[in-house]
Amino acid sequence: MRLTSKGRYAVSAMIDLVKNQHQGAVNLAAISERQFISLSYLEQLFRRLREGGLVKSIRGPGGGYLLNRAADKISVADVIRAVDEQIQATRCVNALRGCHRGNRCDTHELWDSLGMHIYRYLDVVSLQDVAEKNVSLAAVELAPAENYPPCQPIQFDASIAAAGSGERIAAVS
Amino acid sequence: MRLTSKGRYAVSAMIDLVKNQHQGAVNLAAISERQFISLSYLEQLFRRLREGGLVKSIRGPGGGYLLNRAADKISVADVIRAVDEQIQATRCVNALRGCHRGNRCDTHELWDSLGMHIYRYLDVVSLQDVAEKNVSLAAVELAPAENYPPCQPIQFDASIAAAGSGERIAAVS
DNA sequence: TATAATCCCGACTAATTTAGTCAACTATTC
DNA sequence: GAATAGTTGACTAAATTAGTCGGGATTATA
Repeated sequence: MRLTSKGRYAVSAMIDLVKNQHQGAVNLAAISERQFISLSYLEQLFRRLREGGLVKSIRGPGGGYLLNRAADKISVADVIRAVDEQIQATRCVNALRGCHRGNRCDTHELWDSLGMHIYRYLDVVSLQDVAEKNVSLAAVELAPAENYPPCQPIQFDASIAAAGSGERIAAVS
Repeated sequence: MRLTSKGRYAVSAMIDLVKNQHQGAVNLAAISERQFISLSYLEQLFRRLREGGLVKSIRGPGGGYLLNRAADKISVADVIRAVDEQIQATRCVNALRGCHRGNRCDTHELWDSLGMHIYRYLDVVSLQDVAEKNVSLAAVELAPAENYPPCQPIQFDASIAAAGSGERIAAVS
């Protein structure tokens, strides 16, 4: 998962959907107008959202998109993961591979931990929360710290050359 | 603050400094070798670190860099802020400015909150922690949630066009 | 069955950013 | 004064992101 403006566009669009789908399928032209996102770009985003199973489409006149699950069952992380395709990190993935010539780099744990930290936040906040402006740190702090499910990959930016020899490092666990 | 590989390089270099400065100033050539970061690039990074008051330099033979404060008094956030210069976010900064034509966008709080979340993490972890691999989620969760100091700007990536009309939005508070 | 609305898809381009290099200069030690 | 090491600004290359364009497929409705 990466945090880019593409992800933000997608979240905005999905929130628009949450707020407008009660009257049936919402077409992209409408979202485009309300959210000031170009239609072509929305098409690109919704292709991914559909492939990711987050929305379903209805074609033809009167068609559009609907959420595929309830708004409180879709997390912000889900949306971002759907649109920002996962570039498989090539190194530094399994503890001892990559980093500095076979040695786990000193900062590996830091980025790992940060990634998990961000993930835990975005995975807890649902579209419903955002739509209701029910987003606060408190919500996250209440989430159980232990027995938290498998740490998911987070990638902060696109070009993540390791601090070393052009190899790739990412905050990926 | 932005999360890019430049910041990661800087953190790696600083950790190298933490581990090697006990014998006096550490020169960039040495860091370059150990961390596999090009000398020229290190020069660029350390200029900023020096300007940010995180390191001090000693010129001439035997010279190099030293931390300007104790390792447990420098946070990872300090380092990242020093090297990734702040691009002043033009809109969406003061609650009601920017976003969608004067209206605070629906996702504004989300990014605000996420930014603060990340900041709180990176601000708590010191270079000492990282050097000692003393980095865990627990460490953060122990930090006091309330009365936490002013929320600092976080910017996730470089090109953050708002989901709207090319205006700029950032997770900036 | 024609038409229009709407999603679907691939290829392409433009803009921005990041990463990194180069060359020359200044200060300090021996 | 020669070598070491930091200082600085300008420049380049690569990668990524954001966004466009043109055409195609599907379906409702008249």
